[in-house]
Amino acid sequence: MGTRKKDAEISTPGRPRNADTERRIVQIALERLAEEGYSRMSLDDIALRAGVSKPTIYRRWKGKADLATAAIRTLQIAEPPVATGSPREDLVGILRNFRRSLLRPNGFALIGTVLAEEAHTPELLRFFRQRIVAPRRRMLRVVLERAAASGQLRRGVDPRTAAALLIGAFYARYLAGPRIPARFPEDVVRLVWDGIARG
Amino acid sequence: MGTRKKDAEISTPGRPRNADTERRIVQIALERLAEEGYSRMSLDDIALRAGVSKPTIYRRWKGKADLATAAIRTLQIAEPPVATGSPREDLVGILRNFRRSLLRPNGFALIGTVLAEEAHTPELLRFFRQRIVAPRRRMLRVVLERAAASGQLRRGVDPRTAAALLIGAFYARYLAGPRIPARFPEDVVRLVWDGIARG
Amino acid sequence: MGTRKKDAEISTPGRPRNADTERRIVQIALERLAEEGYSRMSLDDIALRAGVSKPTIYRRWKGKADLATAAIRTLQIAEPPVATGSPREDLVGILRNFRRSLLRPNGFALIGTVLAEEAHTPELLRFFRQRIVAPRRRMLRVVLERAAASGQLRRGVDPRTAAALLIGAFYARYLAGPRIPARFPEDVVRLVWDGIARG
Amino acid sequence: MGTRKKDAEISTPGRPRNADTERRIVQIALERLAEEGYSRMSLDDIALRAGVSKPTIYRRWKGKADLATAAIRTLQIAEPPVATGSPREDLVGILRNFRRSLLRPNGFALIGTVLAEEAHTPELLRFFRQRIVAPRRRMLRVVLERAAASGQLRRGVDPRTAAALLIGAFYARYLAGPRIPARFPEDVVRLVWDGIARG
DNA sequence: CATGAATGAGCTTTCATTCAT
DNA sequence: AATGAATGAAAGCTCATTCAT
Repeated sequence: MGTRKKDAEISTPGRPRNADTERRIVQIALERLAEEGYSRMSLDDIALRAGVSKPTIYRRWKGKADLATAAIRTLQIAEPPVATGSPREDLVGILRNFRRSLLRPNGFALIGTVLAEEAHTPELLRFFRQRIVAPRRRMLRVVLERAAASGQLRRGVDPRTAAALLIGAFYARYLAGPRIPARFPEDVVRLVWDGIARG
Repeated sequence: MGTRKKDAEISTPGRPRNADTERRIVQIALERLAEEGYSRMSLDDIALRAGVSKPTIYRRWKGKADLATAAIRTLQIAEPPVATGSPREDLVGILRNFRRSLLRPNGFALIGTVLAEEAHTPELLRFFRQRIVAPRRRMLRVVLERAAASGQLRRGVDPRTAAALLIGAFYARYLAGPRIPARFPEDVVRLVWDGIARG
Repeated sequence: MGTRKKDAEISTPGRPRNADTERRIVQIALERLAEEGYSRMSLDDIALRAGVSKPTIYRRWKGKADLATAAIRTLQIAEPPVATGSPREDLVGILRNFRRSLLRPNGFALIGTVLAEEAHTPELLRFFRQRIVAPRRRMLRVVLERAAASGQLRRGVDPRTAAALLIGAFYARYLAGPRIPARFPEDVVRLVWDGIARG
Repeated sequence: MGTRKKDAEISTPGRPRNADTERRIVQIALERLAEEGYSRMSLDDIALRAGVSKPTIYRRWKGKADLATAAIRTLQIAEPPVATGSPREDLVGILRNFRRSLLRPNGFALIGTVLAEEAHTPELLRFFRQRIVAPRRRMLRVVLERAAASGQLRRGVDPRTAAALLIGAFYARYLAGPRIPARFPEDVVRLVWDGIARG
């Protein structure tokens, strides 16, 4: 137990794969995807940077699109949903994570390329939705539903719309200008929580 | 001026034919940019579709990036801010327009390519912000400030954050899944207006 | 022997499984050679279809050319020379067989690739001549010489030239157009037999 | 008059094409086609040998197949049909020409590649038939029909079958072995003319 | 000023062959 | 003796850009 998982003992026939080649390729692919965008990302370049030949890539993935989606698939929402007891604090915590991940180098460029390629390579957006967007929304929904259950939410609040507000604010903020202030998560949560209308 | 229709054949009679060529090229470029994304957009293709030669393009713009930014620069928020008297209705009106423009074919792809190219062609995002994002935010801010002035808003509400919420919800919705329901503008405004917390 | 069917499962019981593998590879290679031509024929593809790995092929043959020649070497003129008593009938019989074999799928493509590769892979043509062309010519020559011996042939008729006429007509016919009519063998034999000049 | 043909005076717009680039490319393509076969023939190589860049080729032809067929289309049966008065002599003359063209370097390889590619690039065979095979057959047919008209041919002789005999003999001869003797044309004509049967 | 011609660099993909178990 | 992994070299094709009329 521990790091060992499947087929550790039984040696498969044939020359074994260089263990972390796969990881390295995917990681570089993800980096190039974010940095260059899908259509500029080149398998030549990835092979060079990964120190492998191109057929080594083609043995593992069916082509460029397959590698790119594999790269996106590795993206994971690492952090488990926080649970401080206070829904507001929970939401702020999730959004702080979100902000951090967005501000990673080329964080938005990755989202951009996924949207830009929808017509040509729809898998990218599909996997992005599954792996990145959906988990985050799920986390938010859990918090919101818990708040609703404990009577802290107004009746009739749709958790999905609320999640869209909370997350979307960051996209809109970035599209308005490159900075997303550190206090933005709090600001957003406060506004959504309280509403803008004079009580 | 401002609201004038394009292809104004009535105006100055001796108008050199070139102006139209220029407009046609830019329009096709914009279409290709949205449909194919920046790096797939090809000057060969644009020249072919516009019925001109490539040097004709290069005589007017410095290169691909220059043409693309020129194309984005033409994008305009056409509709004037509505003013129904009710801020909520005004917000809903603006967001309905927004939704319509987003759901145009490849509306999101254009946003995507602009983000995806930030590292290589930052002008795209710059002009997109100036021409598309900023005007819409300005419209929202005007409505919100008017509401604040007439005492309908809670104190301390930052109009910029509120605008981010309202607009961002649409991005987040699309990233979660391709549908943006027709009633989404109302839902968003209601939630932002009232907040989610139990009064 | 000679007419024995292939896949003779009855023979030596302890027969190593390898012999069959070998036959399968060669047979698939021949099929691909005829269908794709030599340079398009791919060992990757053959290995895949034969269910073996590429080194398994390289262990048995030195390379692509070697496998291709081995494949051609297996081609055999199966049918024994007919002997109806009438030389004309015998010739027609041989040519009918010939026509049938030519009209097999990709029959001409195989001849073509063998000719096309003469500069790069002369073994192909060499083995083709030995295994395919020569036996057929031998059959014709036997019939012609028997006819000569029984006084049915004009003096001075060179059996080799006559064989070239009989066989070549089919190549020329195909090069002129894809159809080779069923009565072509009779037509050819009649013409060669009688000559074209007014007696 | 003389070398000038069409549009010599009226200058077309744009940079004029380098006059004999086209000829050079086609000629090299034909040479490579015969020497390497279609699938080995490479546009990279042709561009290099012709001293042009690849787009220069692609501007003129749609792709590899298009260039190859263009190359074949340039092949012409140069010599006009001879007319010595004696049909036999005429036939021998045509076949002597034929023999010479076949024995050009890689003459048979070109035929081979055209046959080998039938499944993948049927245009090659189509144009080969039109440009090479058909004209030669036409020449033979003319001679044969003239002979028939002057009563020198047996009744019922099909000129097409006779042409197939005369031409095909050379293919068969080459497939039997690389040499085609200089006197082969005479031998073939004599045999076809007189027939093999004892009068 | 508009054109068609030309270019160098780049792309994704495939192949015959060898390596390391 | 068999496997799957790895490779260097090439192929066909396209692009942004410049040249020469």
